[in-house]
Amino acid sequence: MPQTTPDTRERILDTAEALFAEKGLAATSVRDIATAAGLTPASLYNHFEGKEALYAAVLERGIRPLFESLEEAPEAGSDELHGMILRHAMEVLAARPNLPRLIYHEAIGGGTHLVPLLRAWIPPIMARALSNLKRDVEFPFSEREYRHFIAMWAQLIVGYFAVAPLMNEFLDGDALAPEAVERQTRFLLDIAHRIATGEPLADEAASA
Amino acid sequence: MPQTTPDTRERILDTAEALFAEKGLAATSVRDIATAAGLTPASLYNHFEGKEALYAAVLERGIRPLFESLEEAPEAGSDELHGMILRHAMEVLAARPNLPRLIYHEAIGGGTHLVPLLRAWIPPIMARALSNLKRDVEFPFSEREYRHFIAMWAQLIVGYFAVAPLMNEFLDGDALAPEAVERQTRFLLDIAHRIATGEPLADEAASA
Amino acid sequence: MPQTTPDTRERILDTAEALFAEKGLAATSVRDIATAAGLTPASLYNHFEGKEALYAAVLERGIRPLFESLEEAPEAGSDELHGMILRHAMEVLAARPNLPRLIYHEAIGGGTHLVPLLRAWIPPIMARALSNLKRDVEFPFSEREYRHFIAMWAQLIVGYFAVAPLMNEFLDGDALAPEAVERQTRFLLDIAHRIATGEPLADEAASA
Amino acid sequence: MPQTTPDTRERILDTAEALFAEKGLAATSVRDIATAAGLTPASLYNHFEGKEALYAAVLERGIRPLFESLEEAPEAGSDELHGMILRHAMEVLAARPNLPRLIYHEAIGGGTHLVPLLRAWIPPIMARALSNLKRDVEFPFSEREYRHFIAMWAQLIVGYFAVAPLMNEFLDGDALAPEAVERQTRFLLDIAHRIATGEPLADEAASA
DNA sequence: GATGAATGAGGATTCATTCAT
DNA sequence: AATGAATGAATCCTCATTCAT
Repeated sequence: MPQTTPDTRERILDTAEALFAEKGLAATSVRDIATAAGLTPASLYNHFEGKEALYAAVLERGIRPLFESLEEAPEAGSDELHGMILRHAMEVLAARPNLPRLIYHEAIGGGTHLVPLLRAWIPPIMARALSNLKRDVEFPFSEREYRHFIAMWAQLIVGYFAVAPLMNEFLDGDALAPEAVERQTRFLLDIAHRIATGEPLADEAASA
Repeated sequence: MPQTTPDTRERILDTAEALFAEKGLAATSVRDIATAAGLTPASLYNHFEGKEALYAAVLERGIRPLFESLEEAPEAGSDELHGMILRHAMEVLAARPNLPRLIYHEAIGGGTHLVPLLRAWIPPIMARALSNLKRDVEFPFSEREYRHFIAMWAQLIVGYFAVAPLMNEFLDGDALAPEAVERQTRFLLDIAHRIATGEPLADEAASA
Repeated sequence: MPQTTPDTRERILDTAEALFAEKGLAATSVRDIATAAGLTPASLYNHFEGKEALYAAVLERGIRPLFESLEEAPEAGSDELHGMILRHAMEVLAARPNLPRLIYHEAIGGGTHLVPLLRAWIPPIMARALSNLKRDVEFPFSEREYRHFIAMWAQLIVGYFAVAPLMNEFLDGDALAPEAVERQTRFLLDIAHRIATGEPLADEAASA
Repeated sequence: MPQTTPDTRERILDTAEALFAEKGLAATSVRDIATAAGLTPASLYNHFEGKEALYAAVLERGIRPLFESLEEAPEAGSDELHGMILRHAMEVLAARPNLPRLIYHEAIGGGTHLVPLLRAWIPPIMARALSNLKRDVEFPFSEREYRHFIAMWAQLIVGYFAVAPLMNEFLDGDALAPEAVERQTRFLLDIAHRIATGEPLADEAASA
């Protein structure tokens, strides 16, 4: 009777995602989530086994499409294509700004919940990225350095959204505003191009 | 009197810093801290007004010397000097790896406690960095782009330590181990050099 | 329709009897019973009005045939016949070992649910037993002592099954195993005979 | 400030003992205990780690002196002395009528908490009792039968108090009333005497 | 300074039960 | 007859904090 919404489970996941992203697992109470989803705490337990299970489901639901969309990225890799991947990633994350914060909450602690999920996704992506990079990027990186290289991009892309409130202080304005995101995207494309070629990116190339 | 440790207050701050860094404010209980410091929760209240006050003290004690030691970095700025600043920052943070995590915990959640502190420090540092960069870096960045540039370096340096547990998955080894930190330092120096000059860094330049 | 089992109601009663006997009313949840019976808690309410009603039904269903089968015991009473009654009782209880535990759970707690049921059965049985005993047992017991005498046998017979888990510690083996039950039966027959005659029971008399 | 009573811990144990004895572990709530002891539930946790620990402490505190007082019983064993032990046991239990119920609550379930305690006490007592009996009782019991014999007496003595509400129905009056207890004691002494000698107990032997 | 004991508020979770489907 | 979803009440327990000693 209470809600016309058919899918309560999805509503709970949405609510929980937002709260977990903002405050982390420990600081978010089941009551907060339930209430925000228009439910009694007791009712929430009809949909999830408990707080931890809900958290795991939120993480899983968020991470899977994130990596799936990365997997869909074009196979081969000229400098231009790398740019497309970067832009793609920025767009995906800008559309789901909770994910970076969820990931970073986990990352700072031991990542108990996240690491198992990542273990399934990172190695293949890493492998493909490494093989692409080795083919395309024209400087001699050791295997180890390539790993630092990829980690750097992960940091720059995901981290930008995760620590947006801190970014505000540096950028002097709302880092999540579309213009700021676009500016950051172009900036990163430029940096990538400079690293690869030593030349700044031509203006028209950046505006995809 | 029971403890040989000279200053109980300092011991509490140390303990709290480690726990807050690992688990965040909400997930760390006063009892956890007190017990780990060899005290009763009640005793802790002889030294701090409460949990929030303790947290604020931890932040203050950590952030102030962090920025002070960053200020000590050499003033002027050839490319070489920028390298020295970067290396200096890496060393300072490697010595106090809790701070990046504290900062990032705050940053993700909105930074209620942190931002006021940072507001005092970031602008002057930003100003100096901007003036240095504008003088030295030989590509035409707008003011805004310079800000993104500095934010990028803050992210790469602070973020590396903050998300070290997740870095492990990418780097395949302990990201906080001295060799890994040194590798990351050299890697960043190389990247900085490539961005500035388009050329990789000569090997001898990277070593300490 | 989904189950081959003919009567769901009966299945619930069986399950509930076992669980109530093991853990008592309070410690047994409706969910436990329903799940163990292959149902949803909600479904259980199609068969019983609630937990208390189910408990009452279990008690009623267990107690009635118990006393009925005790009533079937031979009427008259030489010493031999008393032995037959005792053996009969042991066999009846060994076949439904949940009942003694149900009864004792109730008995310890005050017997709110049980006593009303017993009030209907005990007095007539008591009366018959008293009249039999007075006729047969050859020592002068007062009415009151006869009552203690009967209570003693009730205790020894019903109690043996009720506290079987503890009996294990005394008897050094599974008190509910058929051999142990048979041993206890013979032991009680011997005791009864000794009390009545002062002589041990001849061996052949004890065997079935 | 709230209570002048110095020993809150003891007060909690008393309260808990009464409630656990009446309703069992599951049916007794921490709130019930705390409130009845004049405390907040939270305060109770300053004295006991949790409900289970409190329960264990109640059991331990109750069982230990029970067995200790049994151990103090006179060593040697004429028929008269057995009677003294029996009378002693009845007096001890009549004075602490919660213990039998606690024990039986445990006994009916698996005795998870009780059995470990009993394992430490029963074997030596059993050994001593066996050696006494073998010396004194003049009928040939096998080791196994002796065990049944001892278990029988444990049942008759402890069980009488444990299932007192049920006894009421048989004895037609309050089974815990001093006169009823005294009557049961004499009755058991008589039974013991009859089993051992074939003769009823002389009246004066039963008193005192 | 340190602590044992007390507590109100709130934490997650379970419970028996209801009701629309 | 069966069930998924909802819920108020109660479960055990933890939390930050206070205060007399």
